Amino acid sequence: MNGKFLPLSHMQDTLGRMSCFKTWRKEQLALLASGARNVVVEKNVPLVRKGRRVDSLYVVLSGQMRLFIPLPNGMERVVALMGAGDSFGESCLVLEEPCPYDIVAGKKTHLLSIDGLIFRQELHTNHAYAECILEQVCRRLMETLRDTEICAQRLSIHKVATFLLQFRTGAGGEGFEVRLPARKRDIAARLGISQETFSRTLGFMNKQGLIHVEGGLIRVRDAHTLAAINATDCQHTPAEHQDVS
Amino acid sequence: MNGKFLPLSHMQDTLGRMSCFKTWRKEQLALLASGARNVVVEKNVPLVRKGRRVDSLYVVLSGQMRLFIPLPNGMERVVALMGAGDSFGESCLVLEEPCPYDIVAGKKTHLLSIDGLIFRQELHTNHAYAECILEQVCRRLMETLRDTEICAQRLSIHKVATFLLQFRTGAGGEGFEVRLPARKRDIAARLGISQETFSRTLGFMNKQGLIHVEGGLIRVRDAHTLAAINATDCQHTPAEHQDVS
DNA sequence: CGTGTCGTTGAGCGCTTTCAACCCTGGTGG
DNA sequence: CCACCAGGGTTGAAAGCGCTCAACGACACG
Repeated sequence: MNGKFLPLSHMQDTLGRMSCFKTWRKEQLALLASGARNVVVEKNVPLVRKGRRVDSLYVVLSGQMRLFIPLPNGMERVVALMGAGDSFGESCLVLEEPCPYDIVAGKKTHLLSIDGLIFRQELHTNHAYAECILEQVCRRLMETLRDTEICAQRLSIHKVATFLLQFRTGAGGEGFEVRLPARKRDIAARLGISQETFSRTLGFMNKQGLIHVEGGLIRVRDAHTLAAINATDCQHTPAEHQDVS
Repeated sequence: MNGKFLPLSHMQDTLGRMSCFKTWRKEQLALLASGARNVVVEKNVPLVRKGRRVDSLYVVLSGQMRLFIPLPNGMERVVALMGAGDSFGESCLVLEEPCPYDIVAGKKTHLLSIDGLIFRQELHTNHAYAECILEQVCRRLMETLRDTEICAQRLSIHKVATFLLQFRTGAGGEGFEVRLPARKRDIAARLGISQETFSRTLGFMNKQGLIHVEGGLIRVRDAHTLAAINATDCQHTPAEHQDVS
């Protein structure tokens, strides 16, 4: 976790491009940037551990951070994957509560670290900023609830189907493409299944003609057919997951 | 869902007692109350269905509302249980997104329904209110993440242990009491297990001397022993759940 | 005393996990 | 140029935990 100071102008540029800071005046950005540090986290290095205090707001410049809950058996339950432009730490700072998950770099990642005191002060002063953060936290809540819905499914097919349907473009039954936003093992951990089961389920759906798997790119043939899977009470022979015809 | 108009003064009193409205001036409360309706929902009657628009903010006066995600097999994944003084609908109104869960009355429930437009307007005008709602949404997010942690556990005994430890008073290893906030089947649905498994797991922990079950009242003997359960890699014989010595 | 709700207990099945080996790709250095 | 290695992903076989369905018991209520 190397702290390095970069030119303020560059930071202001970076921040100015983010939705939450679009409406900010120049002097506000300067104030914010004055409390910001540039942080580099190497792959698999933890930034914050579960239960520890969070002292600042983080913005991802490049790379990917993995937010996950560590499980007793050494596995992880991935809560979120943060890419360039995403920020995290807001809710912990607002409530002054310890971090409910581990935060580790999935690969070498550049972050902007904004001092928590300045964040809270700005929240209290700048109404537009508060509204923006409120929206952001609401979005995080909705995402978490979508994950909850996925993980609540009991069959892995239902989980994967629900997961894929999140990327559906139109409301119709057309096909669409999904590029997995992370390693398959991390996606599996987000769905609450093992990577083996994820691989098997994808293979099964592929064999059934529901989807076409090509590495990290998945083409869904028909959205309706996929949606019908978790609506109906599972007509397919369950054992087919492992059996090879 | 009967709409009935009550005296404004009574509503103002009710609202004034809630934390979010403590700082409000009288005329603000009057404005809010003018857009509020008193709603009664009978037991097992749905208020909002998953995917439908939410048009107002709801405050529970008495009774209990159950927020849950319906599952393919007819089961429910309980997301939250709202009692007197709780409010819900904020995040949907802020984002203008459809409701991500079903909302049904667990028993006959009295609600205050505050018009969504007035809510949003007040949010945009009243900075203190926006801050308060932000805190509330952050708390909801944290609660949801705690539920995520529980449901991520693989073994039911880990789920129940983690659930019970949420009610721990001190950080030490003393015992403490837990009064279940709802029917056992709803608690089970919140933990992501069937009511049968919940019953069996409680019975198992009872027999082991870890806890003492007395209807909806659970006495935890020692917090440390309970915490040690999901830390260690499950030394107890798994079959003991069902076997009776 | 019948009825409905809630909770408990029992037996069997099945999906997922676990552990294992194997394949594939990309990077590296001799 | 090729052998070697590491990381990620796939496939196989066995075992376990929770679900399902069913019956029973406790309790409140009319």
